[in-house]
Amino acid sequence: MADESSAQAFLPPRWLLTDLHDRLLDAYGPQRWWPADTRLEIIVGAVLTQNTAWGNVERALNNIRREKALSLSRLLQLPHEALAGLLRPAGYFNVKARRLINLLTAVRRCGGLRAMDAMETVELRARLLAVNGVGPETADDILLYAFERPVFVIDAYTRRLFARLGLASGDEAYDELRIGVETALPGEVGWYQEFHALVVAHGKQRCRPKPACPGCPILAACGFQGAVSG
DNA sequence: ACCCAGGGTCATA
DNA sequence: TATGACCATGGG
Repeated sequence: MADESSAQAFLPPRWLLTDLHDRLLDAYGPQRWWPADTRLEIIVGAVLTQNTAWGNVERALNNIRREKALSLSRLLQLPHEALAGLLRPAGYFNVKARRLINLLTAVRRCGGLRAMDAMETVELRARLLAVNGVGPETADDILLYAFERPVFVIDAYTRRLFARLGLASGDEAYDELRIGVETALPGEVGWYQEFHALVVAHGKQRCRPKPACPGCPILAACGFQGAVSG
């Protein structure tokens, strides 16, 4: 391989991932993500949940609904101060107001959600990533759940779980982890959706940074006893 | 009084 | 390329 930086070292075996998925499903039950009624709500929620507990995101979403502002045109009409005020409980409200307007402006420039449906996944991903305030996880949440594209989402919980299972070191580049899973199970949109949701359910409940998951049933079921640090 | 949350950008070396 | 600072509310 001529280019060292493009090496794809992370390639987990398919059976290991499906087994992990099934154990999580047994432990937490079906999640049926994304928890939203409309695609726009998914897009808004994806920005608001950046480094933020979901409960706080729901408060902000409720504020928007109360103002009947949960539409592309209404959100884009709001002055910064007004929007930031509605986003307040989600934290980082000034930053998120700006990022949300950036993203929704890009959606409008694309011709709306219907027009974006017709775009190739690679192109759509590039358009999302080009928005200031939309990083890989936010883009992939939107791609997987709003546009139902076969893109696997990597978040802090996924990274942590993979590391504790010994599948990864934890410091891999985002795309290395994403592509590794996508290569092991190509095109499994529904499976990606459920697996990511299950990983988050597990993470919220017990896959915290400290302590390193002592007695975790998922780790134990996979042959680990919680002795893995990280 | 801590630590943490379904990240991302920017300045600096 | 790789750190560190910054953004901010709310729950455990």
